[in-house]
Amino acid sequence: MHDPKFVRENPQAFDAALARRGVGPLSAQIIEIDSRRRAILTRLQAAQARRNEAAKMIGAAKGRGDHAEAERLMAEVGNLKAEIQADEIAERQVDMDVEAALSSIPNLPDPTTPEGPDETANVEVRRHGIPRQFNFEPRQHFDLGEGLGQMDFEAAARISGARFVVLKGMLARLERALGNFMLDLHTSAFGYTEVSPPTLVKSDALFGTGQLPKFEEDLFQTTAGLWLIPTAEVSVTNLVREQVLNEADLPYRFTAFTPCYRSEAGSAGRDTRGMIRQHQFSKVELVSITTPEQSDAEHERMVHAAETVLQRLELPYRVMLLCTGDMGFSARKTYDLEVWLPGQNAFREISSCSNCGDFQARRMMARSKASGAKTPRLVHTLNGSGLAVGRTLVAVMENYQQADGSILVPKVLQPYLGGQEVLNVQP
RNA sequence: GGACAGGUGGCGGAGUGGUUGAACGCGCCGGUCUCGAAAACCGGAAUACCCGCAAGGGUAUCGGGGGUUCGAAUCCCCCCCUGUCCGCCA
Repeated sequence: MHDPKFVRENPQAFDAALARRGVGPLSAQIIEIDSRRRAILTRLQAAQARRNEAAKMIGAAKGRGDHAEAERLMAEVGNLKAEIQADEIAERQVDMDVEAALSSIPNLPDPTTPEGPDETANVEVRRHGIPRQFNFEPRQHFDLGEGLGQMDFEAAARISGARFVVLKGMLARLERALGNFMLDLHTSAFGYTEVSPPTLVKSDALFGTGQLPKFEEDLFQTTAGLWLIPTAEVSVTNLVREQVLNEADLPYRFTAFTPCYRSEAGSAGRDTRGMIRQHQFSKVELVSITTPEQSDAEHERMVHAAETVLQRLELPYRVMLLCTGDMGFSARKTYDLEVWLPGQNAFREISSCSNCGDFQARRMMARSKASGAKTPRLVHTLNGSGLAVGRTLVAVMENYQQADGSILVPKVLQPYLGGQEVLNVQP
């Protein structure tokens, strides 16, 4: 969400930044609605001031027993009532107009975010690890998983339909191991606090992080009106909504291992086989709450934390700086981590780390206050996957596969799998 | 789900129609004292928005939303949440 005052004072900068995202100029329209709102508000408040003054005089008159004067004033101020009520209605309407105009505009890109129309304009920042050479044709994860008898898409389809999977045996345990490994790493090496948040949330929470009102079609909503989270970013970032935090306590760093639910409404036909794109997947999320001064450094730190997961798993990856056209709604700067998948012979997104600046904070009313400061200010929020567990499982399987279809267990995961070094066909 | 009881400032807690934006206590900030600190004492301090170059002025906010009234933290209606008991239940 944008600050109407900022738009009013920097219309050309605002439109120029939007243009970098391929959005046409909107400042004139916003300023028009905002000035209409302020005009109504000024008029309403003047009427309320007159009414309050008269009401006080009535009280004083009654207090000294001057009923004639009280009657006279009451008749006089009675006329203000209709005027005030009409302006109150007008004000409510124009407030909604302002919110409608502002709530669907994406965040302004950071100056360091490259400009471009789509993912082809993303910039590769660095690579890590060398893809392994296979002396056989590497298979995709779903072939491997079905071959192991531990990945069942047909059973999932009978239960839940397309885009679900049932993991069994050691693959189910591997998913749990990955989640535990990531949580352990982030909490012990990077100072994140583990949280176990609700995965059903109110509309307000989704508005706060920017999924609503614009992206309703990507979400599952329950008949009770609650929504399934598409990412733990929603629950965890909203931990600080409507709070004034002590600035000395920042940054807050949270990590959570949760299921995520996405309708994948716009992706029919894409990644239809396998676990890459599911309605439900698990993910370890990283969320940081910082001061404006800290957020850029915290962003780099978060990417490093996510990269460390891949490094410890010894999976090759590259870091991409997303361009304006490929970046999410709430982000002003985003790094994606793309892991190498030998079965697909391609890099695939496995993490996305975004600095949202004060964009989400304004929607959530999340603020902080320094000990000497007079007024609170908006915090900065950052979120990143650390990592998408389902896709990490895919990456481990494809990168660690052997010619006979078995999977070697990465060293760091072996303690989580009872010391087991290989995943074989299970009876 | 049922029955009660509640939701007031950072926290605790007064306040049932007219200078109550809100007593009092704690906490917080500044100062005095001190070598320094503690204690004590003095003083300060809500948030958002609007008007204004500014000084300053104004409006709203006592869970949320409506309503009654010249005037609502106080009265009425709806909703949400919390606590206790009962029922149910992982």
